[in-house]
Amino acid sequence: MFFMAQLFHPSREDITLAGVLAALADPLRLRIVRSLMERKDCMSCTEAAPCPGIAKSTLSNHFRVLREAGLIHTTKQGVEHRNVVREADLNARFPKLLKTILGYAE
Amino acid sequence: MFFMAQLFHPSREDITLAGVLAALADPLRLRIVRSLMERKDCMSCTEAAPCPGIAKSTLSNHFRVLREAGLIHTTKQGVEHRNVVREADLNARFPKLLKTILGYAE
DNA sequence: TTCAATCGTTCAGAACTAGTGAACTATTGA
DNA sequence: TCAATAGTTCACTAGTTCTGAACGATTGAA
Repeated sequence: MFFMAQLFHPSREDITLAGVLAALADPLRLRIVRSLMERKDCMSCTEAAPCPGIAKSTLSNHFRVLREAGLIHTTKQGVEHRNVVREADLNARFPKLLKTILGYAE
Repeated sequence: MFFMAQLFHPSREDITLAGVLAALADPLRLRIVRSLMERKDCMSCTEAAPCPGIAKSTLSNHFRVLREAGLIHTTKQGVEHRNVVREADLNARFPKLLKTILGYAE
């Protein structure tokens, strides 16, 4: 099989404010981003999952939304996907936005 | 007819981050809020409408979303509804959020 | 090599949400 | 009283989200 599903990541310029806000407007996704920020290193999707009750497919979908909005960068490493928040890109595009939003108490 | 549709406004404590972000995640609503902020005084719904092509019902819906998320306060004045951004409440609940988000170039 | 386990994606259907025209309510002014 | 204006509500359609089931890719062990 020579087809490989590429993980789409928007370029820095293509990150939109509406996209970022919409991605962070979901409490689950906000918690995922928070988890990823708290740990400096990458986290797999299951590690970053906010609570265990969520369906795999739902989780996968949330990570896709975050990825396509430009909030996280995902790379395949073996069997799992490692995720990092695109801090530099986000700060360049929308200075202080991430810090401001994540600054509020959960 | 003695029934009067009350305009629902959440109290300051009931304004949620997810709600605010979701409300501002729509480009149209962001522009409405921007318009309202630029003018110090109240604006009617049609005055604050970002572009003329939008259906009345759609506009009405966007204003309802903004209102129920706690972003704007609406009062009936005669035949029209006057809207103001709830700056004090928003700044108390989520300091700098509004300023940060509205600070980015359109 | 083969087999099972793990991690995540894709698919399809159900439940929910958003945009719109038409009909409606309320206020004002002639 | 009648028409005009400003918004809301309703019903319909179109699109999105959540979920279980099936699938694909990688790894480790027999």
